[in-house]
Amino acid sequence: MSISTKYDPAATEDKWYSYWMSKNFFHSEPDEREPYTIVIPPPNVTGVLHMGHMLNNTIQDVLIRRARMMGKNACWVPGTDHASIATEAKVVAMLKERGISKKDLTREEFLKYAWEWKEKYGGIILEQLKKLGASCDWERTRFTMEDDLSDAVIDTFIHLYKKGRIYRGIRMVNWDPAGKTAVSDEEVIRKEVNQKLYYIKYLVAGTDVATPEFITVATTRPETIMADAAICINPNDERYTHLKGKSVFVPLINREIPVIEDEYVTMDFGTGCLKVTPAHDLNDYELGVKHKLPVIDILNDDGTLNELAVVLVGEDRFVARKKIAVLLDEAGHLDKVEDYKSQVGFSERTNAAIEPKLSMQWFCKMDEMAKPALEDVLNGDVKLIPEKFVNTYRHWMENVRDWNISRQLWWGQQIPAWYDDKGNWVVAKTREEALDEFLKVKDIDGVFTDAEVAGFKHQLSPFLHQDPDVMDTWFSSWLWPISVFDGFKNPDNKDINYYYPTNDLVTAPEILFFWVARMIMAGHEFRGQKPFTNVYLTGIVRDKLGRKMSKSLGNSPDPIGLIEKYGADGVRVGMLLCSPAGNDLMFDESYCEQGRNFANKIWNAFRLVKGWEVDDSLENPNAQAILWFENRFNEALGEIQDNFASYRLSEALMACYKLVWDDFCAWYLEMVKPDYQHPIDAETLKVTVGFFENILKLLHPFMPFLTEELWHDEIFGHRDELDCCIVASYPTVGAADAALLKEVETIKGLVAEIRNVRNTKQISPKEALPLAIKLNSTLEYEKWLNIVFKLANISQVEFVNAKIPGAVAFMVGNDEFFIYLSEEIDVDAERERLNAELVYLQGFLKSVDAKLSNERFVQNAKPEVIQNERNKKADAESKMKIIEESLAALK
RNA sequence: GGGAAAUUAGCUCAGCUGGUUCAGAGCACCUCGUUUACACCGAGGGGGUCGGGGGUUCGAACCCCUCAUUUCCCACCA
Repeated sequence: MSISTKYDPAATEDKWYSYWMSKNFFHSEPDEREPYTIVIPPPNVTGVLHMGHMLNNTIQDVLIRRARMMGKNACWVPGTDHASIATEAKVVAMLKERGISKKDLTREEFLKYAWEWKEKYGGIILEQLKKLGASCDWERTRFTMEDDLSDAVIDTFIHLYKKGRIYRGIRMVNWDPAGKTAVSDEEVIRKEVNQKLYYIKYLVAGTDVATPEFITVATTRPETIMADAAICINPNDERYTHLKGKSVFVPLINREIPVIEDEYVTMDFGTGCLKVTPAHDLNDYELGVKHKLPVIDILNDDGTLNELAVVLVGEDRFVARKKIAVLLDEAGHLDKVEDYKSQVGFSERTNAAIEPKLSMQWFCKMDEMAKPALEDVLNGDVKLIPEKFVNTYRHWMENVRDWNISRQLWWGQQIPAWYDDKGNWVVAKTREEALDEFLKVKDIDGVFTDAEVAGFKHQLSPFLHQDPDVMDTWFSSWLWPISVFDGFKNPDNKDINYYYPTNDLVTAPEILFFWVARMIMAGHEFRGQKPFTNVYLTGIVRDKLGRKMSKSLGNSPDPIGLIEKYGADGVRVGMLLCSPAGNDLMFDESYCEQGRNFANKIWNAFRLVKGWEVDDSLENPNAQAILWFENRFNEALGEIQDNFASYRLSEALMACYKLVWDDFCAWYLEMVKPDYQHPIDAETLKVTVGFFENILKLLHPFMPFLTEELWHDEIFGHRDELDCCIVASYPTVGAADAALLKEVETIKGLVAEIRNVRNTKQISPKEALPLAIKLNSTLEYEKWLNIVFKLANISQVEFVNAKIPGAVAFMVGNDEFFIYLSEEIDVDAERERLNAELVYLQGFLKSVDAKLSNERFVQNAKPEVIQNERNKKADAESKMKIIEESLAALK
């Protein structure tokens, strides 16, 4: 045979992907069929494929391909996210390499570079998805910063502003002094750091100069004492009762600050006294607000001390920390220094220690919008899979905090707020509209003449400037399920009406709040309807040591390299084999190897069938085998469908795997396989090819390339050019005869026993053995003898009424079997074996009897459970009887 | 510190309403086999006190309590 014994993915994958594209199979247009829609979680436009994407997109592709085959109008919308922070960081780094600093560029110049970068690297990731086999509707590819989507972002901002949902406010942000920008909480990496705890003595006001009284405060940040606004004690702390209402002096600068009381202070930490520094600590800020303390910010944007610090002005905060310790010591204000470990936040990008910093930000109110979004999940309109995330989701939604939507970046949608020279501001989409808004404020009654209006605008215009900040990337991604279908610009277009709400969303649990929850909110706010029905939350891909895969650890395999090594189908199978829904998966390349082996197994099964020559004169001897496999297929298909219905994808795959490898290859094909170099009958071949075709359909969602390759082989007959596996109709579940299937399990048990005899007696598989059956049950072995002959290499079968002395004996169910061998059997060993079995059965019977003689069991248990125990008892008893007879016969 | 979850074979995991010979699967491992689709293979096999302890029940991997370990989320004590 000329076909290779190995499946070669490289020779098939690109070929079929292009073919599918050329026939437009991925494209969807609204029609009369039921839609099945997934919107991709848009990857970062300049990102590259990592293992998380592989998992995520494999799952989506499996779902979409299956839906397509089930006759639904399947639409998988791809796209990318502009990812402001990540992309801007990359562009800044690229510019730095070219010797260009961002601060030397205008906004327009910078954005020009950014767009160039996006054009160059954007979309690499989408090309990589194609290698994986992702059947996205590429004609629908969207980008969160393209014009329509940006318009939607600006419009929704204005809409929410007008509704009173968006406001400006001061907030403590995570300031990155190296990047000179605020970063989001997600981009702050907390690490435990060895620090020092400085005990600083503050002089209490009004105490005698001769016997000065001090109050000692423990802090890790002595350089911020110049920003102190108060000292706080716990009102229940008896040690400090005498200080209530007093004030103290900040060391070195001798500024007087009050002693305040708040139960926030932990009495048994440090000295039980807390220095309150509203400008440089979040908790202190909140305390400051509560107690109406002044905010004194002593740091510049780059982390150096400013004039308000009075001392050490211009020094970096860490240098200042060391120096001030010396100054304090010299001034007699340093009591002691202890080693101390604590968590410090670092910027993910610059690795600089994060500085809490107060700044003016834009916020979006969440409480109103959170309500319907919470309800959707609680009442099951939106299902989270696995369900365990519902708790977490509820907890977050019930404690939702307002959303800081501004970012001090340039790459993104610029906030549509406009300021005049006096700091007044309006929200408007364009400069023109902003002028009108300002006019409205000025000319409340609308009495201005045209000339006055023109004059006002002319005067204002030079001073009018737009807010430099952009919006948080999530503020565009939360619109994604609507915006990809143009649901903002044309809210009544046929796409959005047809595809929305979408069906399934596949994403990572870590963005359940940032993205999923907000999409549900946006769905209700802008569409009056949830955006999707099912949310499948995948796990985090970890290495086999349980570590998260990351570039810095270098423990992440290159996905494209894996595809080249194992084939896309192999990798897809490998990803799914180790990925229960919602649990992290411990990825190991060996799973891909298993996937590749599976592909090869299918390939070779195909080679076998393809190699069969037909002899039309032959009768079909395989009716029973065919009947069995039909039923087995239906049984397995039922399981597979159940697994899909509950999103147990790895189990669905495993069911397919076992159906193909065990049932089809190991049993069915061996049952019907003609003898070496003998032809097969036409009927068996036809039926087998039909089975194979159904198997290809079942496997297609998991292994699209291999199945499509085989689908087009001539053994399946002529196919026209649109007759492809990708659009073949998925098999439907037929009846499975449970009794028949059970019978075959017994026959398989018999075959296994005979093989076992061969194995233990070291008999060659080529030597045909005579089999005798002493029938105690009603099973009709005659029907299956052909199969037993073939699979166990039996020379003859004889039904007997008595045990055959000196033969090897074994039982399957309650039937006894004998194989007479020329050599003598080892009577002692046989007796031992039978005795052991008898002992086991005696124990078993004892436990069953114990149950049945327990009155409370008989009273309480369900009737079928009791009946079952009775059956077990009868079964065991008859088996024991047979064994006892056998033992007797041995003597 | 608050909340959630997990713990079953060497590994990754099923075990859905407490009850069938219920202790399972795949991989790995061991033995045998290069026979005719496939050694990326076949046949056979070993392997677990269901994290520990207690309880409820006629009956517990499953329900309750408790301890241990791990993971995640939230907040982070200066």
